[in-house]
Amino acid sequence: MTARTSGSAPAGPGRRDTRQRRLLRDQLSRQEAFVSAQQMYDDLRASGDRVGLATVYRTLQAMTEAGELDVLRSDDGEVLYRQCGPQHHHHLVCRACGVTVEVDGPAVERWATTAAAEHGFTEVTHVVELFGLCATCSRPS
Amino acid sequence: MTARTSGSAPAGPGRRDTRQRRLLRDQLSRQEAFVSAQQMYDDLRASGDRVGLATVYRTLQAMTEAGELDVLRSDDGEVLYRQCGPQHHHHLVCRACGVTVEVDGPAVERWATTAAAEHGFTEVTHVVELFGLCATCSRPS
DNA sequence: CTATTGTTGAGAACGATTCTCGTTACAAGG
DNA sequence: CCTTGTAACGAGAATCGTTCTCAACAATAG
Ligand SMILES: [Zn+2]
Ligand SMILES: [Zn+2]
Ligand SMILES: [Zn+2]
Ligand SMILES: [Zn+2]
Repeated sequence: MTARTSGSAPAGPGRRDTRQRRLLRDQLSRQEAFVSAQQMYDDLRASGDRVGLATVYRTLQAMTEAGELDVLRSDDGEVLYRQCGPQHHHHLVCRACGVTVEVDGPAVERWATTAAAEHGFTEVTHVVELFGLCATCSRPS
Repeated sequence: MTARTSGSAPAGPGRRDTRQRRLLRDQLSRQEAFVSAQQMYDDLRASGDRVGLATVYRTLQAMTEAGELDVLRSDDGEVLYRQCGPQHHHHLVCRACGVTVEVDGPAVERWATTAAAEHGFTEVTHVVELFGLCATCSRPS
């Protein structure tokens, strides 16, 4: 007999606790900066832990869909991930070191909503990110 | 004799008037929506004009560096181009058909500047785009 | 413990973009 | 016009991030 009989947790995909997922979660919670899948893969492997590249990609995507990670795209097209706070916010990212500050902008939210409405657009989302050099990376050599 | 003798226009790269560039410029000025290099390539070829894919990429990049085009990245990572007005503005883009409205947001500009300054960031740029469904694409079947 | 089935990972496949390099064709000169 | 120097082209190979395939593995419920 295989069928789920009743009342317990819906035993679908994405809920097993594996060594690989633990490693990725841990590394993400230690990360201040936005990082790419490739970077996570290299970092893990550098610290002696073996995790398949495909698994890194899969897990990061899954965590993103589960709302546990924020995503953004670097200038050269790489997808970057970061564990952020739960409330809606935007990012101030250092172009040099990746360090990120979460910022909120009520004014921006309002503007986005009204601007979209004025033009008859529906189901509107917004992408709002700031890029610059953090205080540390701003300093001369 | 080859050398530029004097006072005329600096005859560097990027200034020859070729059939390919005319075609691309024309198509862009007729386009209301953001489009990818691949799309431009397909469209040209569909109307019987032959332009190499590499040329499409090169020309779009060159025009962008020359400030003649705006760029943004679609959700799935493709780079999209559009001929826009010269002043600083942001975009309200239809996810379905690509139709784009240029919008400005003084409030956003101010917010970006102050938020970055508050955290000691320098050389700050911002990415602010709105995505949704335009009035036409919002209508049911 | 055993069966079930979600997970993993090596490597192939993909798709957008970039590079190579021999050929073509602007556009100044003469 | 015709000659030249060289910017621009373009077909195909090469990159590179990401996704797919599928056989081997390992969490878990019973
Ligand atoms: Zn965040
Ligand atoms: Zn920094
Ligand atoms: Zn624009
Ligand atoms: Zn539309």
